[in-house]
Amino acid sequence: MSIRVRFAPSPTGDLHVGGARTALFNWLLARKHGGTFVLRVEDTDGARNTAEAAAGILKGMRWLGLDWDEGPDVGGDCGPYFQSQRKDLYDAYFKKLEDAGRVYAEPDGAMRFKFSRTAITVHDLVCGDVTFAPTEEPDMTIRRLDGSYIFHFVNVVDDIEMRISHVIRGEDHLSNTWKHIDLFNAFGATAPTYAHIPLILNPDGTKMSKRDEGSAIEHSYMHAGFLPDAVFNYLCMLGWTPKAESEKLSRAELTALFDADAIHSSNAKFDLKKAQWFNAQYLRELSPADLLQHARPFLTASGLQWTDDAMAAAAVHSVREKVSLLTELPEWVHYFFREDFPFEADVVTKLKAKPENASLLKAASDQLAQAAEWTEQSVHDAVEAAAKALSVKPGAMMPLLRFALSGQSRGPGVTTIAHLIGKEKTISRIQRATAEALCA
RNA sequence: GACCCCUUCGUCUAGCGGUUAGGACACAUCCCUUUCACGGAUGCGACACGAGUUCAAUUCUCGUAGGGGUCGCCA
Repeated sequence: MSIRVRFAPSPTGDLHVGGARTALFNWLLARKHGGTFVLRVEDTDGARNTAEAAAGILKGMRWLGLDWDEGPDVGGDCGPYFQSQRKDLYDAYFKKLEDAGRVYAEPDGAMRFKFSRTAITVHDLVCGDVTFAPTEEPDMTIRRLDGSYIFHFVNVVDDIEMRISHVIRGEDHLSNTWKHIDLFNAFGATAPTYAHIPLILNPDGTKMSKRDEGSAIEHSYMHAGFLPDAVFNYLCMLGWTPKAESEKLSRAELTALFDADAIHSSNAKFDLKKAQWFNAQYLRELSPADLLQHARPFLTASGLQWTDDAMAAAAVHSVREKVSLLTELPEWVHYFFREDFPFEADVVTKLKAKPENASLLKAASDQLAQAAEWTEQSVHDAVEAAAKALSVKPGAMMPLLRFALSGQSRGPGVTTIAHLIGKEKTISRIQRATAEALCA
């Protein structure tokens, strides 16, 4: 039997980390076994669903690289993939229940499913066998008076129709799974294999909701400067530990290692710091061109412009080990792109305290101006020569040059900055710094 | 209230009867270093509690406490 899994979000809001990880695990199971990953939009609640939310969820899925084999935009043999377009099918299944005498009407017309009221055991890959005693709950409503159907009903019908073999979903569904099995039984269908995964909690242990930090994929990750691979990797580590030496694993490795049986059964708290650590790891491995590609929207958003991509790529690449999020990049590289960068006040104060700094800078500038070629090595040699002539260490000159060239007291190597901006700008920036910041 | 799931360093976790209880993130210190980082080293730091089973429990069983979830004409 081929493996067919599905991710079935309800478009009531943005893609949430919990949902993203659910989708992720389903995707991993499908990819590992060469199965099919279905995306089904559960939009039966017209009052709460919006087209924007549906589009947002698809966008988030694509960003994370969770491609689906059947679903919106790609189609498939079991469509349509929006529940709002499957009413005829639901009516037909409802008729089956009606013929079997398993439904009855409420006074107002809503329809209820008559529970079997027998003990029902859920065979769960994560939680083991969980048996629910014959229920004393009221029979559940499956069709509203307006004729639309309720989640439990459509969810089961679609899982049957779409031949879903495994259902990996949040543990919040475990308590209702017996109702689904009761429905599968009523239809004479075999229930899929279940795997209820633990929930992702806030750092304080409370349930993570849409408003919480780190909850929305688009807002907290896409726009916050995360790389899809890093988020993908981090989310996997929440509730599952691959049998591997490192926690940093590629999609291919994660796919090969995936084992639904090994998913934990206890909830996990979200840790933004660790997510950022993963991001920093992935950021550093990017080639200059790839890094620039990811950084571009963040750079332009902060007003930086350039015409030379190679130079821009080299600039961001030079600070790749200093940031953990793409959003931090602009403040680290802005001076590569403009001549009117600000001089940080506290650095100015510090450097002004020593009057001799101005002459030191002048000496360095004169020496650099004489450089025949312009490489990191030649810049280094020029600074060293200037320092030697004045009997000071090169280390005394570097902070001054860094300040003159960037307005800051931290950043990539001074020689790297000088080399990248070129000789002309190096000299003019030193003049500007001397005139605007270091003059008495 | 009823039912269900869960419980190892601050966090994510390894462990599947006998371990100096291991790793990662975070934090601290040191080293490296023209800055900031990176990297390296070291340190800090946990088996919720109580019974039982056993020669031996973090590991098995039960109970207690705590956390989470479900009980909708939401999904």
